[in-house]
Amino acid sequence: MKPTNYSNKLDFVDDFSLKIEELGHSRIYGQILGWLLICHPPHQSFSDLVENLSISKASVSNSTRMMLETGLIEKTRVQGERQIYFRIKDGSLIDFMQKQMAHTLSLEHITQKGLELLKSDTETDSTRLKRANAFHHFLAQQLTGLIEKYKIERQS
Amino acid sequence: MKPTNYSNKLDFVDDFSLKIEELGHSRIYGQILGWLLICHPPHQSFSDLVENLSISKASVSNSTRMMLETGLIEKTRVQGERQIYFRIKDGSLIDFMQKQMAHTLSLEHITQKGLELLKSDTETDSTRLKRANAFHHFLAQQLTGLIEKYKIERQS
DNA sequence: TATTTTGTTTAATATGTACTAAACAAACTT
DNA sequence: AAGTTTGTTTAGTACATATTAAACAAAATA
Repeated sequence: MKPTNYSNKLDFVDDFSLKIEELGHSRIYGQILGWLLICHPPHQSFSDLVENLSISKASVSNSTRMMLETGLIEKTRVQGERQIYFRIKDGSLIDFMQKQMAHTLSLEHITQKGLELLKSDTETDSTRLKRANAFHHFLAQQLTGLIEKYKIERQS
Repeated sequence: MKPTNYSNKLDFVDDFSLKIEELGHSRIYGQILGWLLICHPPHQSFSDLVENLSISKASVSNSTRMMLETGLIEKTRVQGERQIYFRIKDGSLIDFMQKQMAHTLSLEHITQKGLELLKSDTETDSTRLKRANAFHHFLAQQLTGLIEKYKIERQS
């Protein structure tokens, strides 16, 4: 059973970061992402992150670099200041879906090549591979639709 | 550029396992899974896996236990033999989608609770969190449809 | 009961990653 | 130029995971 409600922003950040960790990233990566979703103002400087999350400068440097590469966040500058600010990038969730689709396409491709190998192998039953291939083909196709659908839904 | 074609089953297994590793599992986990997709016969004993993949018994023991827990593979026995055989479990891909959905629902839930926290915080802009929440809500909803759709498509 | 087969657990190593503090670099201020 | 501020890189530690060989347990066979 999960706790019923968050009593402050860091509670949200903790819960969120644990989930992100479960999905394969580092805890700190999740903390920064979670914080950037709920902080005020929406843009945060390097030292804002260091102080609010009680983490080292190096961790901020590493995790933000990853997130910038992934396109999850972006840098901004504020008029007249020289500090860099980070904020959640608008549209990053669409990018995320597109990345999922890339993986799906890879797996479709790999299983397809596996099937071609089996053509010259009358002995081996290809049912399993055919199913896996059909699955990824199906997913890739449907994901394309989903992405479009979401883009539209998002506008409303 | 990926190699054009596989000249044998282990080529497929290598390629497949690298992708699986990229998706967050161990290399050996991917090797076993890939091998079980393309081997003959479709069921393989403990020592079949050890010998064909050149890995240790302990690795087979660990990785198969994980895959059994996840429901990706299952055990079988063959008439009159006492060895255990492993094979790809039919329907495991549907389980996989359902697991994805569980994650999506978690994130919808977490962001929802984050939004509730913000209700008593007039200062913070909740646009980011609202978007994230709407996204996961959308995904969860659509995934339900996808799963049903795939179940039907699979029958044909 | 003794022996073989089959699979699990343990112990040890290797490898990789997360994280930090401190050194460093770059750019702005004075 | 000298000193701040800001961010990156480096070096080191801690921690987790993957992998194996070998010890072990369980069950079938002889």
